[in-house]
Amino acid sequence: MGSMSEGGGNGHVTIREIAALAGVSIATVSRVVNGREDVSAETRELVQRVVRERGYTANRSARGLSGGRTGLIGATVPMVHYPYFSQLVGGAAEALYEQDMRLVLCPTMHEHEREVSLLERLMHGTTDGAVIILPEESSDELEALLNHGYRFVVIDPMMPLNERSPAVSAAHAAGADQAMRHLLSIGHTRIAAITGPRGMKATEDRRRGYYAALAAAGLMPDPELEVEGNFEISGGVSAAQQLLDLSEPPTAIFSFNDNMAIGAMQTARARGVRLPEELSIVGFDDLEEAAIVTPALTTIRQPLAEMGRIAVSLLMRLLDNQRLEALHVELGTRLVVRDSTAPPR
Amino acid sequence: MGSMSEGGGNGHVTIREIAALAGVSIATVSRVVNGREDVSAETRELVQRVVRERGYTANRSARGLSGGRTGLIGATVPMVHYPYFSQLVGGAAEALYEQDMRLVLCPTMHEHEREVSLLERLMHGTTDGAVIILPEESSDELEALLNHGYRFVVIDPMMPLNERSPAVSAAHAAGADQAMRHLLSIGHTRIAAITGPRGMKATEDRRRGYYAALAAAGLMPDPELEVEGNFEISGGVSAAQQLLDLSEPPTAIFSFNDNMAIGAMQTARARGVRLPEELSIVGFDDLEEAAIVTPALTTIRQPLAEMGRIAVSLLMRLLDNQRLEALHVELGTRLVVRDSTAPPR
DNA sequence: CGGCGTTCCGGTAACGGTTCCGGCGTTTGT
DNA sequence: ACAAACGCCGGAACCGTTACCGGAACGCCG
Repeated sequence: MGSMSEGGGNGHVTIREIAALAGVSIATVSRVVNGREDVSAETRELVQRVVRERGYTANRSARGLSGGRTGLIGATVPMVHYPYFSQLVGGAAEALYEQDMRLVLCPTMHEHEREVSLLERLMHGTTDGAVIILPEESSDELEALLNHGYRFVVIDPMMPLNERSPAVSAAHAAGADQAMRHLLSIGHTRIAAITGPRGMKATEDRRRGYYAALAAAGLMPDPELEVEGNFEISGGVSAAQQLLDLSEPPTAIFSFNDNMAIGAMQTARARGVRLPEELSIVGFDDLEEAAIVTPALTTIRQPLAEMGRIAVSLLMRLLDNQRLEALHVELGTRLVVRDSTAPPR
Repeated sequence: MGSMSEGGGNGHVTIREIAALAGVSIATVSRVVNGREDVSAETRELVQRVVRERGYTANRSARGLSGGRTGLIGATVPMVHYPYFSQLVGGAAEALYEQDMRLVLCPTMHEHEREVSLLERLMHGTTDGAVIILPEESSDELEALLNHGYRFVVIDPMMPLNERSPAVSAAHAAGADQAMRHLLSIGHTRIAAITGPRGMKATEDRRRGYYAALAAAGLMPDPELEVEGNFEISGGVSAAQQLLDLSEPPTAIFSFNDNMAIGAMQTARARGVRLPEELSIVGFDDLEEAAIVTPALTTIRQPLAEMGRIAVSLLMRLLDNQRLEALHVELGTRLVVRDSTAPPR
């Protein structure tokens, strides 16, 4: 019954066989398969039946060669197995599947060089376009790609991007504001920030939100309450050490991502400071990890899978040569309150 | 300096242009690019220079059409963003990259139907072979693929596989034995098991290890200490509830994966049973999560990325038409002792 | 010196589609 | 009633590569 068990047809079925079987030309079969309109209903019916019977699928290479469309989209990712990235990729792959397209996965290991060469290969007839996640490349390099006529959209640009490159990201500043508002609303006034690396768009935007919320509450930012992290657990533990060593330590920490928040929780626990009674912590991302640590982490949810999906839908429109009304889209975030935050004592 | 900024060549460079520029035939360029031996050193040199200057890369579609090799490998995965799978995929993608091949990602959402149709498309000229992760398909269906001449290797087969299909998995039984030995060695005798779904190879093999270790310690398996889970956190919490409701609850739990172990930890905590003093828990997998929960989870490490790498290296050999000496390879596991296990009181 | 094997390279037929062009036969407009 | 338009379909060029076949140049040996 499985369609793959049918044919004595040795190996693969070609369009020519289908044409012969249906008694039409290959051009007609092609038209039917591609859903063109200029085929009579009965012919269409007939061809479709034969196609189904023999389990015919157009050879993607041939299609790519001829029509210029491969049905493949490249996706460069710094690291596949980081939850943050795999959620993005998952969303993108899923959206692509619905368009009967596939995703070609290209891990860059955070190496700029590798990303460049990968993109160059991708452009060259392998794929129709690409989703570039957290690009290592400069805005100029991206623009060069654009000028070569390659279609792509970047997710979560590391640096501020030129206006012409389509990009999707989370609303960093607004998200940071949500986090701060929560902390402020339950009574904290001495709130530290563990930021990301200086210069990254995500860092700077979230920092902006941090300042804005502080200002709105009539608080002055205190430089010693702001320490730079690396978006990894390790950065969280050392930042928290620094913070807790202060003569007047903060009562709450806003960590710019979940990883560092988890690191901060670890050093707090190691020092015997009780969470959340003595120290509140809020993260950013809402990875699966956030829900399983103790206490469960209050955090700002980024709709990662959704970002992946949106990216491909933008890309699809680009491939259809539609003008995009908005090149840069920012997705809203959501505060998820769990157990790592409480009023200060 | 970047090679992508060179050419006024509008768009893509073809083999014909290179040939013209170098004053040789396209056949020769093809030979050079593919590293064939029958080209004189000077000609090779010349062609390589031109290739480098113009930033030429062979069009993969054309190559696929002509030579039958696309340089693409399909990978079907139940769910991209599960850490377990993304680690496998990451390893595979990385190994593929080193061979200058790429991975085509195909999420199946655990749907059998979808997996079948995906595989069928993949076979049909899109890819040279596939890595099938945790296949939903029966051994017979896989064998049918084999008979169609499609090359693939499966990772972590869900069901016992026919002898002809190459497969890589972890040494489930041995791993379970390691876990049990650890628990036994620190003095536990009443050890429960939270298993996976009945019938799955991973479940049955690990159960075998569980029994074997029990037997080796002169212990009889107690049916009420064995409860079936679903490999998700939810399964862990309900299984643990059942276990802790026993008139004589276990002093230790061996969970057949980390997710369920984490679930079990959650219910233990919810009931106020102290970990690890009153209850020891050991998991299986060693996901990132295992290290960050409280207490940190003692578990059996599966070399997931390595499994992905091994799978592609097997696949490569298959594509080169080499006979494989061993069709089924099992990778060893390792006990990682953390804080969730302690001697019984 | 002729025959033969090597080495190196060019010509060219596939590969399996898509798409343009043109040709029927039938309807529509005037 | 005749031209124009349209619906539907077949023929064939073309996409960029690889692989096969054969030829030229050269060296070696008998």
